[in-house]
Amino acid sequence: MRIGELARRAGVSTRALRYYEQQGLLAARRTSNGYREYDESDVKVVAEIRSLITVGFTLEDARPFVECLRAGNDAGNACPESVEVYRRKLAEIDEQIRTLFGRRAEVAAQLAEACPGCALRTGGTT
Amino acid sequence: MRIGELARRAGVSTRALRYYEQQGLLAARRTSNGYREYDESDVKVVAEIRSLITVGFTLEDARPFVECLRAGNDAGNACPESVEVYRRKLAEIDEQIRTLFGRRAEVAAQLAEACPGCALRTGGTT
DNA sequence: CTTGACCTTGACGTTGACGTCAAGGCTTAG
DNA sequence: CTAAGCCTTGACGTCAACGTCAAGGTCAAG
Repeated sequence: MRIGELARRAGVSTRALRYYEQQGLLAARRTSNGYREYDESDVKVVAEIRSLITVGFTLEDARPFVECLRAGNDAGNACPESVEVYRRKLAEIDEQIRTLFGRRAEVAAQLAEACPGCALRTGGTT
Repeated sequence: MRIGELARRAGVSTRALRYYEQQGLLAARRTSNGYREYDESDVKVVAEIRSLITVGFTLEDARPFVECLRAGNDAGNACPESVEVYRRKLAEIDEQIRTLFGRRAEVAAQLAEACPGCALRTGGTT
């Protein structure tokens, strides 16, 4: 299939697909007229990328998963490198959550100080 | 005082101060040679901005606080507009926390699926 | 033959808060 | 006189993941 069909099937823009290729995450054969040609495995690759992106992974984070798929695995997370990214991401997320809780506490404290009683209407942590 | 001294006292770069001015958050008189001249109230303004930035506010978010200070108030959060920003920010933070928890759960589930037993070593929510 | 729907590469725009030159003016100490 | 240390404006660079033209090639249908 060509880029337009892959884009429709994967639910992304053609621009995104060319960008993935530029980043080395997607490879395409070329037909005689220069058009990119994709197959079913590419649909899987793009789906993997999108599903990782939606949980907050960067394209760099997705790279090991893509390489794992390319290596012939059924799932992109079947390789130790992918599992390692999962772990790193979990740690990052935990750190972000801690940071946000800290900020929340500070802002709530400031709000309480600036406007005693306001916090009651915020629907806070109760 | 001139921009260099304000920068040192507020712990920011001179570039940042010029940027704040460009954004309309900081005003400066000019001496005859064109140099910016600041006073103690500007130190307070910059301190207010920095303290808001460090809890995740944008410069736009900081604007009402600065205007509140300029209006003669002792604290930047003494105005209803500032309090409203606090509330909006609290809601934003809560939303981000919810999103992160959702992502954490999805990543943890993927990790568990890809590598049963791995989660045990993650130092999870326990 | 021409329209229209595809495709190509190239390159600038977006967002926030500055960092980092570049090129030059003012002031003071030596 | 000159170096040092301030200051000025202007303008491009950064980071991610594309969006959005621009200019043009390709191919099947009418």
